[in-house]
Amino acid sequence: MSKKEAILNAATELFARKGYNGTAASEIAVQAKVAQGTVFHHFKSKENLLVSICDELVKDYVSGIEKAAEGPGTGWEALERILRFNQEFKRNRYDSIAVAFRETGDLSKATGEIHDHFFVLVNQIIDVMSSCIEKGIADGSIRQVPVQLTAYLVHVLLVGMIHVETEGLLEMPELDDELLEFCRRSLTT
Amino acid sequence: MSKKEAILNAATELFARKGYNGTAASEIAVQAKVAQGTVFHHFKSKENLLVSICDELVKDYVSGIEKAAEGPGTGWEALERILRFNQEFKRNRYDSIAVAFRETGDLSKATGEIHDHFFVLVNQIIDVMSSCIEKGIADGSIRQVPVQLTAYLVHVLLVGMIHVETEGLLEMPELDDELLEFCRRSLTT
Amino acid sequence: MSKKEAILNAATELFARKGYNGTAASEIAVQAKVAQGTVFHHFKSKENLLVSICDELVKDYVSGIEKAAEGPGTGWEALERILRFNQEFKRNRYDSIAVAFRETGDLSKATGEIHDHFFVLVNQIIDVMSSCIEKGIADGSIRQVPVQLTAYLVHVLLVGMIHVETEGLLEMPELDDELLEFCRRSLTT
Amino acid sequence: MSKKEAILNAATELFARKGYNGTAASEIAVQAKVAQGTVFHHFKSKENLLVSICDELVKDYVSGIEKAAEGPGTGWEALERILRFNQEFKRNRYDSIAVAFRETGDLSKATGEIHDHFFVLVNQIIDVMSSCIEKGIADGSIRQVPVQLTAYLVHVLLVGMIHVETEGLLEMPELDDELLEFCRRSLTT
DNA sequence: GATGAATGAGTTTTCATTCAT
DNA sequence: TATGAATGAAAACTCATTCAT
Repeated sequence: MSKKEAILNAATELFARKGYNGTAASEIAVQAKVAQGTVFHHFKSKENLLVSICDELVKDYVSGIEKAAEGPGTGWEALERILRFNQEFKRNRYDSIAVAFRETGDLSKATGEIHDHFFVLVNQIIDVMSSCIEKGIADGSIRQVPVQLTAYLVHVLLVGMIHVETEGLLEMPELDDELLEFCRRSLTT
Repeated sequence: MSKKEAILNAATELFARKGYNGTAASEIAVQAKVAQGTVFHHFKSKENLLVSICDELVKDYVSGIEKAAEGPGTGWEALERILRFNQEFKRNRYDSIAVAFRETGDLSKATGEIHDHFFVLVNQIIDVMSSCIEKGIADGSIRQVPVQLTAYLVHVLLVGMIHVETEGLLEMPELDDELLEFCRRSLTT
Repeated sequence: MSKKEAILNAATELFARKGYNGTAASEIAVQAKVAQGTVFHHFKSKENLLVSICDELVKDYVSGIEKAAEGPGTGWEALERILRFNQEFKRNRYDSIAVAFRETGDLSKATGEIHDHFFVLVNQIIDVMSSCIEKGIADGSIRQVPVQLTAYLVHVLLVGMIHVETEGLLEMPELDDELLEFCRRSLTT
Repeated sequence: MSKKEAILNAATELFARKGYNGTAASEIAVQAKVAQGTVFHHFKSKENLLVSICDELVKDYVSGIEKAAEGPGTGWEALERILRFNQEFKRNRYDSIAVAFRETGDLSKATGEIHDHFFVLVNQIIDVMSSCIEKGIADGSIRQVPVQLTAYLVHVLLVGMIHVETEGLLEMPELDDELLEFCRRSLTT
C-alpha cells in the first residue's frame, strides 16, 4: 500500500469515527504512519482529502447503480436490484458513506466542487430510478404512480436509512427486507 | 426579547447557516448584539447552547406527536395525523431542525447528554407510531404488517425527508402529499 | 503603558532588528510580555501590526514637514528647515523608519492599503518641497531650476540617506551638514 | 541555456517580483522547468541562490565603474562617466539590482558572507569616486569640496535613485539628466 | 546530473473560555 | 447582570532541505 493510500484510509476511518472537524491532520499522519508534511504533500489541503474520499465513493456508487438498473427482467425487478445494491454498498463502504453523509453540509458551504459532484450523483440516481419505474409501469410490474415523485421518495427512504445508521442514535433492527416489502406493497401491482 | 433569547435565536440561525463548527462564539455575540462574555454568562459553554437548542426542539416535537396520536378515528388516521404534524413542524422549525440533524453526530461524540435526549425522543416516536399501527391493525384500517419494523420504516422515511431538505443538495419537488400516498398504498387495507 | 502599546513597541524594535519576516508573532508576544493571543486580540494580523507602525510614522512625518515649510523667511530657508527636520526625525524615529523603509516592498504587494498611504505621503512631500523651491525662485534665494524635478531629486537624496543608514552595510561618516552644503551649492544663488 | 542558468534566471525574476521570502524554492523549480531537487543540486541552499545573484551583480558593477573612472579627461568627466554608467547599469540589470537592494537587509542578518561582499563593493565605489573627485580638484574641474564626504553623498544620491525606482511607490519622472545637472552645479567650478 | 517523495520544524491564526471590573 | 481584555492550547499549512533511485 502506497503512503498516499495509507493516508486516504486513515483519513476515512478517522473522519467516520470522529468527524471531519474532530480529526486533526496530525492524527491522520500518525494513523497512516507518515509525517505530517506527507499528508500535505499528497493532498493539497485537509479538505481535499475529504473531497477525494467522496469522489471515489460517488464514482463507484453511480456505476454500481447503473449496472443494477441495466439487468434483465421487469422494471420492478430492476428497482429491486437497485435497492439491494444500495444495501450491499452500505455494508461494504460504511466508513466512506458515513463521512460523505455527515460532512456533506460543511462541504457544500466550503467548495462548490464537491457539492456539484453530489448534485450530479443524486440527479443520476433519480434518473436511473425513474426509468426503472417507467419501465415497470409499461410492463405492468409497477402501479400507475407519478414516476419522478416516486423516484424521489424511494431515494428519500434510502437516504433516511443511511442517516439513521450513520448517526447511530438508534439501535435499529435489521430493516433491509422489510424495506423491500414496504416498497413492494406500495409500488407493485 | 431577553438577551438570553436573543443569544439562542442568533445561535440557531448561525448554526443552521454556517454549521456549529463554522460559527464562532464571538459571531453569536455580534449577531445577538451582546458582549462575548454575555454568551458564556447565560450558557455555560458553546456546546450547552447547542444542547439548549435541541432540547427545546425535542420537547415540542414529542408533545406534538403525542397530541397527534391521541386524536379520534382509526389507527391509520392517527398515523396520518402524525405524518402531517411532522411536515408542519418541519416548516415551522426549519433552522432548529437543520441544526439538530446536522450536528447530532458531533454531539453524540462529545457529550452523552444530548445523545440520550435524542435516544429517548426517537424511541418515544417509535412507540407512538407503533401504537397507532397496532391500533390500525386492530380496527382494520392498516394491513397485517410487522408493527415495530414498520414504525421504524416510517420514521426512516421522515428522517430521509429532513436530511434531504436540510442538506439542500437537491432541489426537491413538493413531496408531502405523495409521501402520504406512498405510505397509504403500502399500509392501508 | 497599555498592553497594546507594549506590543506595538516590541514589534517595532524586533521588526527593525530582525526584519518583518524574521520576526515571529510569538517573539513579539514574549518581548511585550503578553500571551500570543493578546497580540491577535489587539491587531487582527501580523501584517496589521506593520501597517499600524507605518501609519503612525506617516502621520507624524507629514505634519512635521508641513510645519517646517510654513515657517518665515526665504524659500531656501524653508527647504533647509525641511532637510533639518528630516535629519532630526531620522534620529528620533530610527526603528520605525527602518521598518517602514525595509518592508515597504512586501507591504505594497500584500495590501494596497499601506501602499496608498505611502503614495499619498510621498506626493505630499514632493508638493511641499516644490512650493518651497518655487517660493525660493520667486524671492531670489534659489536658482532658476526645474521646480518639480529638483524636488524629486532632494527627496531622492533623503531616501538614499535613510536607505544607506538603515541597511547598515556601510559605516557612514556624519553627512548631515555636508548634505546641506551639497544642496546649498547646487540650489542657492 | 543550462539548467543552472535557467534556475538563476527564474530566481532573479521571482525574487524581484515577489521578494525573497515570498518566493518558494518550488516556484523557482516550476518557473525554471526543473524538478525541486535540481535547484538544490546546483545551489546548496536557497540563500546561496540569492548570494549568487548578488555576487555576479557586484562583480559586473565594480568592473564597470572602474572602467568608467579610468578613461581620459578631467576628474569631473570621469565622475560624470560613473554617473552615466550607473544609470545605464540600472536599466540593464533592473531585476538583479532590485533583488540585491531589497534583500540586502535580510542577508546581512543571515550570513556575513554577502554582507562582506557588499561592504567591499561599496568601499570600492567610494574609493573610485574619491579619486575622481581628488583628481578633479587637482585639475580644477571640481570645486574645493571635502573629498570623501562628497563621494559618500554622490553614492547616497545613486542609492536613493535605485531605492525609489525599485520600491516603485512613486511614479517618478525621468531624472537622469537633472541628476547630472544637480551634481554639476554643486561640484564643478 | 536529475528527480520528486518524504520530512518535521516553524508559523500564523482561531477561538472557547475565564475573570476582574 | 453584563462586559471585553486576556489567555494559551490547538490547528492547518508551508517550505527548505534530504536522499534513495
